[in-house]
Amino acid sequence: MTITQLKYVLAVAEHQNFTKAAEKSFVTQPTLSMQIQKLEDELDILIFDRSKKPIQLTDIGLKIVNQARNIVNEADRIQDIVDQQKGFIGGEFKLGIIPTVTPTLLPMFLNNFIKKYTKVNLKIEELTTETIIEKLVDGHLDAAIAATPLENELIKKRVLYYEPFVGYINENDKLFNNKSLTIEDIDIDDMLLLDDGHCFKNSVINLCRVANPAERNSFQLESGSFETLIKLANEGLGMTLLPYLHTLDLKNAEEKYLREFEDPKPAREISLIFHKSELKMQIIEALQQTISGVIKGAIAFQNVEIISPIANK
Amino acid sequence: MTITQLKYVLAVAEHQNFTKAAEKSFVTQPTLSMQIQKLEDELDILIFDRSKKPIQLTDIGLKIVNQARNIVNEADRIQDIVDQQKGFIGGEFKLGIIPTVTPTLLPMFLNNFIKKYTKVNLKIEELTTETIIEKLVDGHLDAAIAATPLENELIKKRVLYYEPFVGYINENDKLFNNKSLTIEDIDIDDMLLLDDGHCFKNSVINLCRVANPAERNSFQLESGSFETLIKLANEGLGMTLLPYLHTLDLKNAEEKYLREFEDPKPAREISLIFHKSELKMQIIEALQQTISGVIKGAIAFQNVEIISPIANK
DNA sequence: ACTTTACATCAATAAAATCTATTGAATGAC
DNA sequence: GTCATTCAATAGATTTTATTGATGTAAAGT
Repeated sequence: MTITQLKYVLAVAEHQNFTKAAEKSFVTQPTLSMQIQKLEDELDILIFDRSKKPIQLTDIGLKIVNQARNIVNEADRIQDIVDQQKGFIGGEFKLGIIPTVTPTLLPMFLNNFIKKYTKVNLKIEELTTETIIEKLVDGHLDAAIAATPLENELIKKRVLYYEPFVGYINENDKLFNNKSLTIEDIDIDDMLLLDDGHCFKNSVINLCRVANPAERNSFQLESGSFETLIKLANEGLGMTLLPYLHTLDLKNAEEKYLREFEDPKPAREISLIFHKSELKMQIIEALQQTISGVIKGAIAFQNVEIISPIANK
Repeated sequence: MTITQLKYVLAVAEHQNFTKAAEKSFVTQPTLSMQIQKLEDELDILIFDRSKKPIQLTDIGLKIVNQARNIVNEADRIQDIVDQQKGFIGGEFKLGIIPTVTPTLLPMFLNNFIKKYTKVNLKIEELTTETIIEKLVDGHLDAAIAATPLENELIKKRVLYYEPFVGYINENDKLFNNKSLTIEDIDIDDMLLLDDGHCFKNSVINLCRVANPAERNSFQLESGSFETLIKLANEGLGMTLLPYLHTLDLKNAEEKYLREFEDPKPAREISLIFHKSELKMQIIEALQQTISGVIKGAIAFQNVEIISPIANK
C-alpha cells in the first residue's frame, strides 16, 4: 500500500470515473487502473463496483476511502510541519467566501494579503455556506469566510468580526420616523429578502423570530443582491436589512434611510472557518491577522447579539 | 514521500542506529540510508543529527517522527478495516500483563482464547504498569491487562472485573480472631508488601490511606511474589493482602488465614487497556469476551470500592 | 449496426528501490 | 601512533515497480 495508491482511490471515488480520475491525478488511465487493482489485490477486496454506471464504492470501499482521506491528510501535514519550522508561508490555498461578505470584505484585505504573503497562491471561490461546509469536510477548500456559529463538529472557527444588521427604510414606511430600531419593530412580511441559499436570509428570519417562515404573506420579493433590494426599497416596496459593512458603500442620498438597532444590536458573526485537522494553519493565521487588522478600522467594538445563520426547520 | 520511508524513519528514531534499524526493517543499511536521505531531500530538512553518537533527532525531526507514527498507524488501520469486514480475527497481537494478574488470570482464559481464535498469534509479555503504558503509547503493545484507572488520556479501557483484596492473617495476629476486616483495621506498618514496581503495592498503600508511605516503620519486608509473602506471613512476620483470585489457589491448610473485608470491599479494577486509536479492536473485543466469560464463573458480583493503583506523590 | 465511452490488458520502458561491495570517518584498544 | 572496529555514506549492478502507449472488450447511446 502506498500513499499514491490511496490518492488514486480518492480521485476515483470523487469523480466516479477512472479516466477522469487519471487526468486529475496527472497519470494515464492504465496507471491508475493498475495501481488500484494492486491495492485491491493486496487487501484482497474490491473497493469499487465496476458493474454499476457510474462506478460505485462497495461497502468496504467506502470505509477504505474514508480512512484513505485520513491518511492522505495526515501525510500532507508533514509538509505543513516543515513549512511551519521554516517559517515559510506559501503554496496553494483555497478560500471560500459567502456572497454577502465578498463585495465588502474582500476588497478590504485582499491587496494587503497578497502583497505581504507573495508566496501564497490564493484561490478564492464564492460559495453558499452549505457548499462551503461540504468542501471543507472533503478537503476541497482549505478555509472559508462565513457566518457562524455552524454547529458542525468537524469545523473550527476563528471569529473575525461581528457585523450589525442595519435597517434600510423608505420614507413612506412608518418606521422611517423612528430614530432607531428594536427587534420588535421588525415585521418579516414587510421585509425584502435575499434569494434562498443566502444564509443572510436565514439570519434575518431568525432575527424576526418567526416560528414558521413558510407562513409568510403572499406578497414577497426576493433578490440576489443588496443593490436590487435597495432599489426595491427606494421604490417603496418594503424595508430591508443590510449588513453594516455594506452601508459604508451607500450613496450619500441613500444614507438617510439607514436606521441602526438599539443595543444590543442584532449582528451576524463572521468567522474564518476550517477543518478541525488544522491543515495549513500558518496560512489561516496569516489570513486571520490580515483581516482582523483591516477590520478594526471599519467596525468599532459594539454591544451585539449574535443571530444564528442556520435555517429553522 | 512514501509510507515505507516513514517506517524507516520510525525505525531509526527507535533504535538510534541505522544498521539496527535496517535489520529490524528487513532491508540492508544502504537501502534505509538512501530512503531516509531521499525523504530529507524532498522535505529539504535534516531529520537526524548524524554528528551525535548515538544518532539524535533534530527538532523538526522529532515533530516529523510523531506525525510519521500517526500516519503509519492510520495506514495500518486499513488492514484492520478489511479484517473487520471479512470477520477475520487474526494476525500478530502483543498483549502486556502486570505480574500480579498473570499467574491467576492467564491460565483461566489462554487456552480458551487460542483454541477459539486460532489465527491470532498472541505474544504475551509480563510488564510493569509503567512499561505497559509506554509501550501502548508507542505502539509496541496492542493491548494490556492492568489495574485501572490510569488517568492517561491516550489510553482507553474495558473493565474486565473487580477483584477484592483479601486479608491473609497469621493466628498470632490479633486480627486473626476477627471474622471480617474493615479498612480501619489495617495498619500499613504490619503489612508485608510486594517489591517496588508492582502497582499492587501502590493499591495496598492507597487502601491504607497513608499520607506519606515513606514514613513507614523501620522494619519492612518486601518481596516479588505472593508465594513468598504467604510464607513470611505463615512465619508470623506480619499480615498481607492478596488479590481474590489468588486466594482460590491456596492450600487447604492456609485457607483458614483468609479474612474478607466488609462491604463495600476494597477491590482493584482489572481492565483491558489499549491505545485510543483502537487499532486491532476486533481482537481486543474477542479477548474481552473470552476473559469476561471465564471470569463470571470465578468472581460473583460484589459490592466493591475501587482502590487506585497509582502511587501518591 | 455503428459509434462512443470506459475500463482492462499487454508489452515496452523509464524510474525506483534494493542489493553487494567498498570507502571514509570516528572511536577505542594496545 | 598504529591498528582494529563500528557505522554510515557512496558506487555500481540488479531487480522491482510504476508508468506509458497501444490494443482489446464490453456496455451504452444513436
